[in-house]
Amino acid sequence: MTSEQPPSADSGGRRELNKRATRTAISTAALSLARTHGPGGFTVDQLADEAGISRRTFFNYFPSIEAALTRPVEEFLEGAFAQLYDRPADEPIMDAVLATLGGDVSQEQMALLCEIYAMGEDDPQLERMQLQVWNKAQQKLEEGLHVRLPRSESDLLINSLAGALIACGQAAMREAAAETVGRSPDAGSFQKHLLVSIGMLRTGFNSLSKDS
Amino acid sequence: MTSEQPPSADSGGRRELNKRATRTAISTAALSLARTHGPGGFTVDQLADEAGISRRTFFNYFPSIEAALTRPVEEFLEGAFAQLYDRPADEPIMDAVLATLGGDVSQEQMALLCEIYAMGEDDPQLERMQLQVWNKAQQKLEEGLHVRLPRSESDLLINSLAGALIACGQAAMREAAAETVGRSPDAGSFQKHLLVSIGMLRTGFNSLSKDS
DNA sequence: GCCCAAATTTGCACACCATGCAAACTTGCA
DNA sequence: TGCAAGTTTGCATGGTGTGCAAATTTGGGC
Repeated sequence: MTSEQPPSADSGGRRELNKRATRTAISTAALSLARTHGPGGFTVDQLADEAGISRRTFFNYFPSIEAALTRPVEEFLEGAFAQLYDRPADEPIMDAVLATLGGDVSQEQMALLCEIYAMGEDDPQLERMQLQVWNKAQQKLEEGLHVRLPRSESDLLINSLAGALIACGQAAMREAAAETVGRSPDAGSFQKHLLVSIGMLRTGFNSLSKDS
Repeated sequence: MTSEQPPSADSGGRRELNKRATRTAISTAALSLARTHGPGGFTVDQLADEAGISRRTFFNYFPSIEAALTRPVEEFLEGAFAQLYDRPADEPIMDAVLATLGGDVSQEQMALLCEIYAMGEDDPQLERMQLQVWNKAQQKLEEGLHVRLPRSESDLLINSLAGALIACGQAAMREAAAETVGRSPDAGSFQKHLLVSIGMLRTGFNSLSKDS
């Protein structure tokens, strides 16, 4: 007869799908509560209740409320840098980063990332968690750079570059978030800012000097 | 009539001195415990006991163990960027940052910062806290840059530059920490790395391209 | 030296977090 | 259909962080 649904590989299995659904249900519920009660304005019990699971189950999926809230950020960054390995090996790094970070970001997703970023201003725990997510992304980027750059480059310069790139990404996102307060996040806003800031990274910040 | 000093006299009052002493006693005790039991290997009760105070008093000084542990980092960064305002107004920014960040760092202090940084690898909470401390420093730097750069510069570029500078500082520290595993932290190691990475920031990372 | 107002420390209570454990329950599959 | 493996859940436990008020210390005026 017709073959059963896809094999129980990573993403095909029924159980995997269920878990994935539960995960998103939880982080969605968390976001919803954060919108109404503020980032730090609700407890795990409330969240578990909202998501329709038990308190204990929540902790099977996330170690903290903040982790549930920053999950979209984590997924965005992980997805972006995973693409880095798919790009042509001879493409200049800056271009590759621009293409992956600024690539397929939907307007909706961008708005979500900005919203979560903004929440971090109100809640130190959330801010810290978000910083860690970006930091993890930076480490992934460092690995990627190691592959793409001549072996002769020192760790110092590679790590500096990775950090600077991430900093540009953050700055671009902050700028986009700032513009977003007045509604409707411009789709290309993030990409545009990213292009400008990374461009400055290419040619050097010396032109920013007062005596430019 | 004796001129009443404002209750919150900065440094002269006896009470202020006592509080300062208690603060350092606590963070010293925290460091000591972290060395013997690992960063996440002890409780507030143990720490309070070690520092000779009550659990409740600990929370009067720090909101968490991690905050006590990262206090030296915080002080270093705050001290460094406070100096930024004392530097000649016409000095190029990069030079000013180099002078403040790499200025009066004792070998001893440098070793401490590296040690705390390394502990962050073992404890996510500590890592997050440390990231936040650096992030706070970055915000201070942004303010400083606003003053020192022509008014015409966009927030985007200023923030990108601040983030990139901080990233270079972190990379330099990581490099120094990596060298330190074999004891004896070279005094000028941090400064040396800082000089290299910030130099790259000046002239642009384009020269790192594979086709350099 | 004595005393007091202000500052600081402390104990206690309370709500919440995070995790191990084992019992209940689903679920996929032969 | 039945069962082994996976998942959810309740319970217990130890730890965190904070408000509150009582107790204690401290600096300084007299």
